[in-house]
Amino acid sequence: MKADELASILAEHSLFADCDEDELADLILRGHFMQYEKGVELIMQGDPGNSLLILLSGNARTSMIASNGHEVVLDYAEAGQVLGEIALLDGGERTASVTAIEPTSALSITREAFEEILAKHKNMALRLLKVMAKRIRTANSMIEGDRAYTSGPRLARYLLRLSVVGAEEGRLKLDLSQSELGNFAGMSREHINRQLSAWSEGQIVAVESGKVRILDHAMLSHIAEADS
Amino acid sequence: MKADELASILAEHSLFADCDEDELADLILRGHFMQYEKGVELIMQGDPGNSLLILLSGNARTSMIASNGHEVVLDYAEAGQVLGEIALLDGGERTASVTAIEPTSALSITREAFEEILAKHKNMALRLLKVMAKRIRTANSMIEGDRAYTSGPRLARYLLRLSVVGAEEGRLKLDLSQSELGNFAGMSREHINRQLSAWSEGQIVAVESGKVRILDHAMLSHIAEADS
DNA sequence: TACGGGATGTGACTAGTGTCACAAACATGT
DNA sequence: ACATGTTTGTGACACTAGTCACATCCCGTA
Repeated sequence: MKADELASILAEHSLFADCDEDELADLILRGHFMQYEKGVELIMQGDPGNSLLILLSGNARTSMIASNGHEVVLDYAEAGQVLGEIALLDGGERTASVTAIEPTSALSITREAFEEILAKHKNMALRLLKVMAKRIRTANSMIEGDRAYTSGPRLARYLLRLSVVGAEEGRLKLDLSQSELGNFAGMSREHINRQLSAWSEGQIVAVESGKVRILDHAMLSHIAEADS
Repeated sequence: MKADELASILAEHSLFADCDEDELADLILRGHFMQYEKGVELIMQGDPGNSLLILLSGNARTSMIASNGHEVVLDYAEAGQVLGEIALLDGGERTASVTAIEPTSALSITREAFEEILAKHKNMALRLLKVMAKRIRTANSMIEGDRAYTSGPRLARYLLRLSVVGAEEGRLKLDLSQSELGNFAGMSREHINRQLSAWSEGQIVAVESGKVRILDHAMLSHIAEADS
């Protein structure tokens, strides 16, 4: 892929939107272009973390497998997102895996390149700080939600998180199977199914050929804040 | 308090251990020294976040109140920790409160001072990035633990998190009441009590005059990884 | 030393969710 | 179109942990 194509893809996304050309050029020059098929792991839990990825296209799932085998999905990443910075920064192991859920491409940046870029472009660090701040916010709100609410409000929150803001017809960003939704929202597949059926009755969501669509966004937001 | 006293307190703690004198001096010069009594909020959920705190002495609890009133304790902070960076960085509201659980002092840094310091000392940003990386790691492991494990292993994890590494006699960093432990580990006071009693039987922990002591660190670690 | 408020211990009951088991629907490739 | 695997729908049941209700205990203070 050509450098200027890469540059324009990067520039479309939040983190890099206000990069100057120099910064983009440096990222692209030093990065490796990677392609992954659906189902392949871009990052493997347990590996040493010596590089960082910037998603260029496709979608990926970040998940951890606990020691008892339980899978916990932490997030879904789309193009423009940075992945794997944590292990790179603190030198520890990768604590989560990232798996492509469709054909995906990314720019891979080694630790050396990353450090050089950080040193050279001082705005880069500030941008990364902001990204990480947002990430901590999301994580905290997951903890809060998991702890404070029962399954209904919780599922509502996760559906809202998957919903596109100006969505035509309330379609979700990703078409997850009910088991995948379960791993994301932290509830069993069966329970997801029952909850979705109930909401479907009440015209809050529609479930058509496996795909969830939000009909009543306001109601769902209300449920997400509910007392129980 | 004198500047050099402050400097030596800061230098004792991880984040600032490898700061050069210039950086420390700048922090102290631009920071405001604050003191709080036990029970006072250093940071209030919902406020705009226009400053950051560096804990100098004492201990504080970071917690959120969900919209249904449920309190979730995210962490306990000790001297040397940075608090409130998230809202400062992303410009959003404070999503959690920080409350002194004993007489506490801190250095308060405004957004302007913070930005100047970041711009002037480029190592500062990298240090902060590392701190935040660690924070995301902790948050993710909380999510994993809350989701994947039942109450037993979960309490074990939180006790281990409160345990001092080279602890004499397995004493915890903080002497939390059972209700506070409950809010931290995400379980009811009564359930904490029962679990602690059971472990006390099995010589895994000792509960003496309200204070928990870890007797069998290895066993507790084992429980923390248990299948259920 | 008596009092009062908070922290702890414990039983009985209940609610919310997971698990298991299976049937039906759908998708995919040959 | 058929066969096979995956996803979805649903009932019955088990179990974890929360709630409620008290009895105790501990500790600082009047």
